[in-house]
Amino acid sequence: MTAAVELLKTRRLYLLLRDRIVTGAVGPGSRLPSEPALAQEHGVSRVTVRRALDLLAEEGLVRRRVGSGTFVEDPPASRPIVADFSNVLSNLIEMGRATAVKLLSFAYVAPPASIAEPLGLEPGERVQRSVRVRLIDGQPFSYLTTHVPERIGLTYSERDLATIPLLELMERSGIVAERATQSISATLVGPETAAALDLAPGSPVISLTRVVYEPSGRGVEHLHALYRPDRYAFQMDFVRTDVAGARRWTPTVVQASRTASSPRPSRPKRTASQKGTRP
Amino acid sequence: MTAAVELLKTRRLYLLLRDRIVTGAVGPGSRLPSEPALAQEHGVSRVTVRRALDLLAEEGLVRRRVGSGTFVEDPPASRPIVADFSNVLSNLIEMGRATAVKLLSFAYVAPPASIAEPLGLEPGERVQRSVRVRLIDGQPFSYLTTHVPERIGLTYSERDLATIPLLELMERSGIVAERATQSISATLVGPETAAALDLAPGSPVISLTRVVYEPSGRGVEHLHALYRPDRYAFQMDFVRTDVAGARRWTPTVVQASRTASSPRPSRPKRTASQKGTRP
DNA sequence: AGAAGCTGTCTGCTTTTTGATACAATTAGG
DNA sequence: CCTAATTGTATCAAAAAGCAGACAGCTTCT
Repeated sequence: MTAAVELLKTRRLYLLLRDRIVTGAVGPGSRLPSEPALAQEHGVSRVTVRRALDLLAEEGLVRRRVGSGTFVEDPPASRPIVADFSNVLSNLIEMGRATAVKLLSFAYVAPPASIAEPLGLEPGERVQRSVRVRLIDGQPFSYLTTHVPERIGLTYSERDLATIPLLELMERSGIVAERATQSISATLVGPETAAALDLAPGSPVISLTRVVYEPSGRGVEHLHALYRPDRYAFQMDFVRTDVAGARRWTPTVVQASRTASSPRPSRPKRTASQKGTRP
Repeated sequence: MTAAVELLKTRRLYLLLRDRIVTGAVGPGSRLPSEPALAQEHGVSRVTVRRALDLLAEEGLVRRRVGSGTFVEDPPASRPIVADFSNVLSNLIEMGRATAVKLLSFAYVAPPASIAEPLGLEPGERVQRSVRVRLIDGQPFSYLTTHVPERIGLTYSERDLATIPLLELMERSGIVAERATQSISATLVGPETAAALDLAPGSPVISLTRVVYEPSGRGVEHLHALYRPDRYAFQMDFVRTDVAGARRWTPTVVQASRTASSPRPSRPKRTASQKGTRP
């Protein structure tokens, strides 16, 4: 009755090996078992093993040497963009990198309850729904779906949205963003979103949901964002302090750094002159 | 040369529909196109469409009514556990929920460079590598791989690790955790990790990497954690304040709450009758 | 009541993926 | 130098996934 959709064996083995590599179970430089050995060990044919290894090699996780074996590569040290906890992209600006926004969709619609409820909307109140993709150095890294109450959305134009950060638009219109709550999770991209992010469908992405409130307690923005994990990561630093007699972690402002995999202790920063851009 | 591993059509369609549902493109209560319509629209057979819808129905995202159609369900309101930005589980404890830990692996090994470097280890220095799964109410939600310098790991026993939080163990031994840096991302689980988390291989998970330092600047813990997104989420609250003349977001301590998407006091769940303290 | 449209189920066929096997080219070690 | 082990490549067979079509039962609307 239930289909269950077994995962392709190639993909399955790929994920398994990839897992062992990224978690450090097999260290860089070490040799993987031979293809026939892997085939027997996992009950698949050598052809399938090869396909899985092909994928790993494409990603630069392993290197194959004819006659010798397949070896784990040193981490390619790809450096995702790092955002601090407040998700401010001022880091990027400081680094002088070019960000651009592409507006994919813009309309006023009746919101589903899952949007209307956290925004505290009256029944029947409409929202502005917009979908944007943000690029850095010409490459997409985030897919943003925002819902804004109609009364607020009307204070700026579609053209504004394609060029100016949403929160900045709202603050220009006199709307005061006072409080926000956000949660970070993970999900898979569908084919449409994948295409917009230049990803393969089914790739994992970071998922962020944020609601911004004005002082009255009413919601002014509902954001659902997806981030490419290879180009973006959330980084946060903490210090252990005594608060009311108890040891607690308190967050500190993270410094801009090009590396995420091996985050180094902070460095003296250059002063920010430009205003921050938000997703 | 490139295998590329095309995604199964069923899975592809499943992801696409799921995407439209969770992003609110199609609201709860609305009817999806009929199976023949979906089949034609996406160039697949009706059998494939059915399989994709089966998956959605299993997840509770849609409800199928014979003779009528397939309808988007109201959000299943699965409420993941919420951790505040500092990733402290005190929330859970306060909520009186039973957490347990299963120790899967424990050994002293030579660390790969990706671990040794952020920890600031001398060449040749060994580390204690442990793999644990954390359960809540008997169900696994996190998979933790920790690397600790040998000199620190020796201050507690394998048995200790299976029962007491690592940071607490270290502080008991006089090690001072002063600073930490962590980054959050997303990835896919391999078959082994998937089994430990009771997930299907290839499912998306939240990935967290954290390094904790002592006052001397040396690293005392390297943590690589994977979280089930349906049972765990990172939530953080912010307030907009004036700092040095500029408006900035500053984090506040998140309140313990059972809801992630919509902050609303939820009904009490079942009482924690069985508590599984494991060795 | 009747018609139209929908989901549920089954069957045979086609396409894609995986498997088994053989062999060539390269490397490392005795 | 020779041997054993490794990856690279090709071919054909087997298994799995997908497809097209038909039909039954239920729901909704005319």
